[in-house]
Amino acid sequence: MSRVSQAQAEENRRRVVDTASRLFREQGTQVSVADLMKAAGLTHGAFYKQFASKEALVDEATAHAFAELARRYAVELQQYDGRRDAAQRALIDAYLSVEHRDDAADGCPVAALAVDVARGGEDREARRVYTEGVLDFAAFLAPGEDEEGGEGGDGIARLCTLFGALVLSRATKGSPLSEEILTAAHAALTQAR
Amino acid sequence: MSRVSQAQAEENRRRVVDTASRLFREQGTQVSVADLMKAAGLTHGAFYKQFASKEALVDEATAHAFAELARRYAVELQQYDGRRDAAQRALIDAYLSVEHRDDAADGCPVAALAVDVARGGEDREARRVYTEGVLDFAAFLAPGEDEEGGEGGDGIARLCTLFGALVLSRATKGSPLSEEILTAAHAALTQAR
DNA sequence: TGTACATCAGTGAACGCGCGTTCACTGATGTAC
DNA sequence: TGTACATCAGTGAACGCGCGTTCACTGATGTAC
Repeated sequence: MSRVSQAQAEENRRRVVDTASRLFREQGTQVSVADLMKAAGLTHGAFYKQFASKEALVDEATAHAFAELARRYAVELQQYDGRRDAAQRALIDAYLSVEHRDDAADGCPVAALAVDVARGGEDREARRVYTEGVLDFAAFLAPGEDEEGGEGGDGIARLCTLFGALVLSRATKGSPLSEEILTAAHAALTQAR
Repeated sequence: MSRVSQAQAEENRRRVVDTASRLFREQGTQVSVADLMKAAGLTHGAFYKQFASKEALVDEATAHAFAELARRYAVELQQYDGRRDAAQRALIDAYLSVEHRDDAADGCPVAALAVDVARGGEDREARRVYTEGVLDFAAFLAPGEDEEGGEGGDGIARLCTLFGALVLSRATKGSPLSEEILTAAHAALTQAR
């Protein structure tokens, strides 16, 4: 192909980050640079014209996935016209669905990247972004101003249940328990309040 | 060293499995055979005299970790002389401690191996053992016969919260949020009932 | 607007390295007499 | 109980392979005139 226009190069770069953010969520960050570039329609050699290292891409792809997530619940909130509990309910329904369990690539980065982030160093940009994403998510799940009993920490506990159920149901997929986990967590999160 | 007594060989084998079960929980199953054997005090060449493949060891080490876990809450139950809620409370306290967060090697295999199991094939022995371990754990966390409101699924939801909090707090370690997660989940699990 | 040339995104071969696994070899252990 | 020999757990070098990364090369793009 040789040289390519600046616009094309920028689009290629964007496509690599987007592909990475999906593949990393689906298979983990140990996906190889070669596989990644092939999935993005390029050869592996081009990688280092755009990124300093694989680590740098992991950080950038993580940030990309979280930005997408934030955009998603902004849309959700808007869709329910600010009715916070209805937006939360819709998110919980989608989050604990079999479709979400089976589509990690397009799914929640908090769930998909937890272990890769935990195994990466504490000083990594990916962890900073991840932690911020967890805070945002917990805030979204927190009880609204109008409801009582909200201690702030409640959003965090609800996130633990939501997140834990998804990760556990993925690990037990193939057994009926996998679906039972989604159901049990859904019941606990929707009936309690 | 050359040949070694049958008793010695068996002890070596046991040591490799035990070392693997700890290292896999701490760093994931991609720990190399060479590192593993070095940690067990042997050279990598000896590995294939005892195990068919690395996969086989992963399966065996997973089973080993779960057997240890089951033994642990059997002891816990006995210690509290069958007082189920007291045993549960003690387990929750320990589970959501900073010590447990920082010592994955000796900690809960449900939390430490979730992603490795999810990424391994659905037909793997490790997943079968894992799923069974989740069921046992949920049964331990279920409300006792004497308490009301137990629908069976409740033990599963509580496990999701417990497990989710530990995994999330490990991923966010380094931020104050990490400890807040442990506290929030602890409050939710102990006050609710 | 047209020409001449420098730039640089993308290519594909190559690098050193660590992986899982194999293998010829060692020599104390276990066994047969 | 003592001797002769087969066994086999452990050693360390070597295997093919895929990894992250580098590099000489290409040729359309972008720029200077």
